Amino acid sequence: MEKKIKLDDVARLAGVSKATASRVLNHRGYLSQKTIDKVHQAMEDLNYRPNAIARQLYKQETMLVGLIFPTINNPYFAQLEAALEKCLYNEGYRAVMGNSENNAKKEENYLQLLLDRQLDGLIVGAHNPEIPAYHKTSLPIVSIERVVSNQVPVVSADNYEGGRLATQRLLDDGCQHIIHTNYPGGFASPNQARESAYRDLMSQNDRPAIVYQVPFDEPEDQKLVRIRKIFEEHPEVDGIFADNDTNARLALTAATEAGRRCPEDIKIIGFDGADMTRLLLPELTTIQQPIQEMAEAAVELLKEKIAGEPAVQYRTLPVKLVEGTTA
Amino acid sequence: MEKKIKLDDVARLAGVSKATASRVLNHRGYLSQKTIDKVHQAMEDLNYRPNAIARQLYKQETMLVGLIFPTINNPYFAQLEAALEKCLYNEGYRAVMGNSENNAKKEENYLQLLLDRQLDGLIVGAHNPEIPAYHKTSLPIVSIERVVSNQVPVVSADNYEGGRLATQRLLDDGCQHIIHTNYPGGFASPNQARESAYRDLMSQNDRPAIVYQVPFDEPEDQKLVRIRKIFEEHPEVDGIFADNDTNARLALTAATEAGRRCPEDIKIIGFDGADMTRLLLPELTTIQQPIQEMAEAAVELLKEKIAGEPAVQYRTLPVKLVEGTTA
DNA sequence: CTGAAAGCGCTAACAA
DNA sequence: TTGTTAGCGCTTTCAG
Repeated sequence: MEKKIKLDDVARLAGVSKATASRVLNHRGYLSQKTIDKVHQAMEDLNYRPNAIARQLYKQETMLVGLIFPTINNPYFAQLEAALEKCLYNEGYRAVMGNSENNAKKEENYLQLLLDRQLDGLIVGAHNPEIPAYHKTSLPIVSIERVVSNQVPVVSADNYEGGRLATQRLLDDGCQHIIHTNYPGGFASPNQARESAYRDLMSQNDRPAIVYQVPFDEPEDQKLVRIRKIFEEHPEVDGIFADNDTNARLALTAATEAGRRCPEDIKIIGFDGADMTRLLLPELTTIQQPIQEMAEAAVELLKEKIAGEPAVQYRTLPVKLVEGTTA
Repeated sequence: MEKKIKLDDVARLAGVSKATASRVLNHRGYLSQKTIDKVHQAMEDLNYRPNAIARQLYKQETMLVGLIFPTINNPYFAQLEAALEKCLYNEGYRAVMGNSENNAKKEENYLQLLLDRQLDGLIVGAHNPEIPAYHKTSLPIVSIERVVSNQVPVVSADNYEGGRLATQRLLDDGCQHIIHTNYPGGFASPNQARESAYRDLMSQNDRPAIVYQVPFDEPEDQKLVRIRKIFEEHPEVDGIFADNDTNARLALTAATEAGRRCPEDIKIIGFDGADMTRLLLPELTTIQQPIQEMAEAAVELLKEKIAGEPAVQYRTLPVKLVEGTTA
């Protein structure tokens, strides 16, 4: 930096007091046009830039919101965070990227930033139930798809309906042996509702529910190994409802390897329906989440939280089935 | 918030001065074990959290780095920013997401955050040449794949080599009519080097170079319309070198629509080779960028810049061809 | 080893 | 309409 110019310097050059300079900076209070001009002139001459931190210290706000998600290197989270960033930006907030990588330490560290008042709020889509600080009531936190604590509003897609749509579609397609992939971790993951819908429909149709566990943070080739087993252990399978699109993709690969044609021999439906997936794999039939709407709702709720409004709420948004050729 | 506890409160409860409390907080200076314990005890009792902004005001640093890229909703940028976040995190920095959406206003706004000292540095992968502030020498900025100004170090993949690899491969495959897609904007985009390599090789092999313009920020269906034209206007085409993987994907779609089989009738090579693309579209043969290494290099250079080391440098990292079945 | 005091750069009562 | 003054919460000389 050159020498850093502060408000004092501006004031001195303009021949006014620091307070007056501050007033013209913030368009606040009564000012004569003459001083306004003088001060503006001085600011220009000195190339003055206000120091954001100093202002923040006084205001006790940074206009920064943290985004805690497992990773951004994934079609769903990438689109969701892009939408969140845009909504936040429009409200004057900037987004701090917090990729937790399912690492409790890292997640907690980002939570600290909030506690240390470097962040005005948090939108979380990852959650390690071990972390106690979440339970501190009244912190400005909003969750997406995860129940964090009963103090934290949750914005969520209608996962049950999504599971129902997918399963029903496979049934309507005439599938007799439908298998579901999901990941373990019973507590409060959004996927549980998808699985429940699947189980309910299967049971209503007197068919056995079979669920294969595919942990979220395993490397892709490991997941593929697990999914291949479906075809080894259940050669009769003729329908797969995957808990997300990348697993659906792996199912497609495994099916092809096993000599099945899709959709003739086996039908596959995924979940998420993010832009990138639709672009790269348009043939996949999937349940599409209302990503944009979820982002908007989350930001809206967060604003209320930051404003101190109590509002513990659950917001559930509708999903829809988008047609491909795999089911 | 409950009532906010400050260092004064801690000091009072521990029966020491604010200065001493600050010392134990920062493990600085000589302290007797007894006071250390007392102060720690008081901190625990009061559930003290230091105010990050106050500290920043003194230190004049926020440990925040801005990431300015067109969007994060894209396989390449998502992976790149994920890698950057991780590298920055390991160095103690947090990443502020700045999706410029090719909007000069938004890009400039993020640049302001740097000028206003809310950010310690910037890593930019988007660049609107209109913006003058970049030229202020000595700002801690590093660029990825874009020449911003001669004061800003650039980390880049070996785009020329990538273009060469791709074109050579198509030639080796026996393609007679190879077409390249790229986007307009001659100045300093990384894609220009890819195109140059293509043109050089075509000319060396006495073949005409044909380039179709596909603007970066058009919607995908528009891009598809443009790419379809290739098959209408040049039915003899038997090889396509796309400037990125999503365009390669569109070329694949257009080819199929036109009744071509890939790779029998037409061969296609993309560029980028991001994880997500590899996962969703593994059949695509493409030139893979060293995303991880680029992120590491950028963070390293940025650290030097922030430390005030002059170091105007260009760093070029090797690419490689990854095999799929489309070429 | 510890305390008093100054100051990081800005904002906002309160006077004038 | 403008200036004076007192902080925002923390760190760090400088004395003791």
